[in-house]
Amino acid sequence: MKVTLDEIAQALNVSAMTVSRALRGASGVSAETSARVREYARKVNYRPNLAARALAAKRASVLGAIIPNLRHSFWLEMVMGVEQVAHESGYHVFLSHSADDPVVEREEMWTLVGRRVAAVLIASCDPDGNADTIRDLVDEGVHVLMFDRHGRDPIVPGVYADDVGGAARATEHLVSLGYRRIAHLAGDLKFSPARARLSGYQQKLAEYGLDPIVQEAGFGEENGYLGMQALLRRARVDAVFVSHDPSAIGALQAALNSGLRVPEDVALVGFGNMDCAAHVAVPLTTVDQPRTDLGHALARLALRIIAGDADPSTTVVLPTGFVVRKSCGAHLRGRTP
Amino acid sequence: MKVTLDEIAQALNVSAMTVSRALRGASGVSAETSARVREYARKVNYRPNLAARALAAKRASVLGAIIPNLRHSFWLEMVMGVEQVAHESGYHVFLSHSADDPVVEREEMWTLVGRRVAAVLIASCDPDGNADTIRDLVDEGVHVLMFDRHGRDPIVPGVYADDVGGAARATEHLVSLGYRRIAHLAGDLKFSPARARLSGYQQKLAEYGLDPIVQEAGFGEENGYLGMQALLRRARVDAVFVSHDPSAIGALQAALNSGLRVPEDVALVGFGNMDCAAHVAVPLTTVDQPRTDLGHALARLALRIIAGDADPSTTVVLPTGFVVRKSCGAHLRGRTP
DNA sequence: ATGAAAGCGCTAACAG
DNA sequence: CTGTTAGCGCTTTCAT
Repeated sequence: MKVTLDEIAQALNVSAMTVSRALRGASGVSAETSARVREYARKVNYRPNLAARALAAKRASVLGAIIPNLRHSFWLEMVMGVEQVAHESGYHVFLSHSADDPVVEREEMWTLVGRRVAAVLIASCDPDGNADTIRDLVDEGVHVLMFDRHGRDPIVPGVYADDVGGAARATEHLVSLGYRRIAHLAGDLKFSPARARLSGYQQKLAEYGLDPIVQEAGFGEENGYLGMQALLRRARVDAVFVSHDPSAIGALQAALNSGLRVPEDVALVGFGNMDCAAHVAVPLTTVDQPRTDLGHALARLALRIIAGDADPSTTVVLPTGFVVRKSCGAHLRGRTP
Repeated sequence: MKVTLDEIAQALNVSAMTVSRALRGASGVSAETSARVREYARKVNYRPNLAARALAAKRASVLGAIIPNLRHSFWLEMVMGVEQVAHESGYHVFLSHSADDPVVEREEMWTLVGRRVAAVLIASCDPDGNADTIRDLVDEGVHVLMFDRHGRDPIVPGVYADDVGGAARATEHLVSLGYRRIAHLAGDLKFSPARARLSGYQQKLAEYGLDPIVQEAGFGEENGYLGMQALLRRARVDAVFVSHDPSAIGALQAALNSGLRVPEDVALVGFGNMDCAAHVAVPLTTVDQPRTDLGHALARLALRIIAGDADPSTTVVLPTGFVVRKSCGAHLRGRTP
């Protein structure tokens, strides 16, 4: 809280500049001086004032990340991936979230600008509604990257999972197990991943000449529960591909509560491979998103963009995995594609 | 990224000071001038440089929070509680975590000091091992508060859940359902909550003249699974009170895998009420921690300490709740205390 | 109610 | 290799 560069400089009879250089590991200091400085600094518990440093250097070695909420471990695992790569390059990560509120999100974006972060990484809770703000940031010269979800047209570089491919894979799996009345509980279609997953499902059904049965359900357990109820009321189905694991868990609950057996009466496949997917009443077969890898890729892309050696329209798409558990009935139907 | 106080001042023919005051809502500006300034600032998308502000003001309106990891929604819900109260007072929250590494944790503490945060809130991954560092911070004049867990002797103010009471309540519940061979799967006893829960369990058993059966298991599913296996191997038990929900889920799995029915053959009660406790194979009866309230209390205490009007040895303990589901067998034994 | 001066602690850009 | 000179953009203090 106290000791400054100047104090160290005086104590050691060198200039503040020398101390600064030594402590940052910059070149232009003799090994001996550097060692003396570092030792003394450690001894007196010196901590650079990061505010002063950011001000003088006109930039902070910081990546600002904005996620929609703190409720979903998916976001946090991505952030951990970002941190790993960031730290290797001497960057810190400021984590903000909007509590799913577009207004808060805008505020957080500007706050990060106020902190002069090197780049803003955002998974927006309203990709289209806040597109203008993102454009404003870009106009101010801020590096912005999106992840997981994007607006109708991509205005900044980004990193995403292969939602179409993952959905196609899940659907294919169900088809290959012999199911024919395969429905889809779609997520909120205002988000690109929900649209992409719907699309992957549709493509695959079309490929096999099967009829799509789509029920829009939105996000979360509650909506999954309600959506599944609605679906069961209006259609007879063999199997359901659910757009997100939390909804899938709600859907599972709804099926069981209606006296249906899972997977015997209705099979279920989710998307996301969230933590408790393996532990729910009927362990969930699901598409696995490479969370940590997505974070790595995002940080790497951000760093390259900051350094100016990446095309500012780069989009990275990472392939998904697939985890077969009980809810799809593969263990009963003896096929694991 | 560009416009500064001075530019606004020039454009409006006032001094930078006036602009500063107007924008911060400080006194000493006529309502009219203030309005003009604010409008213009909004028009040009002015964002104060927070680094400059922190430097000049010698302090940032920021609370630094350090949690052990990003894997447990418990921490994040607490942080959300902290944020709510902090925002009301114009404070931001910097969130850091140590990935359960004491060395990283020390580093993060000093980094927060370097950012001149108004206070450091920490749930340490090594409360005793890092006690010296915490003491160093205090010596440097930094306000430090602990939460959830503390070292052997409390050196700073803190906010905790009533672990003893919660454990006693859980144990009492099992006793009242008629179980007599009640075991405890303890957590890592290097953490105060694990010690407190063990103690609550022991007290309650003693009260009823029952013999304690304690198995140390540590944290996490894997350890819960292993611990339960070990316990089942060495003792015949009616019921098990598990120190943490994740371990309880592992324990549940272990019991089911050994062919035991839950709760018919062995009842289970957890601690924490984590998100998926309601959705696991056998919905988990568990002690509920008031996560958000803990966060609120923590932020409020921090703010009072910063303002200098709280005894720096204050400890806040919040009562826990209790959620009865299937794993305890209350629905079979027809008693809900 | 407003402004001028001074400096927060650090680093960039030049000197030497 | 080392030091000097200027600020970075804001707030504090003290005038007016």
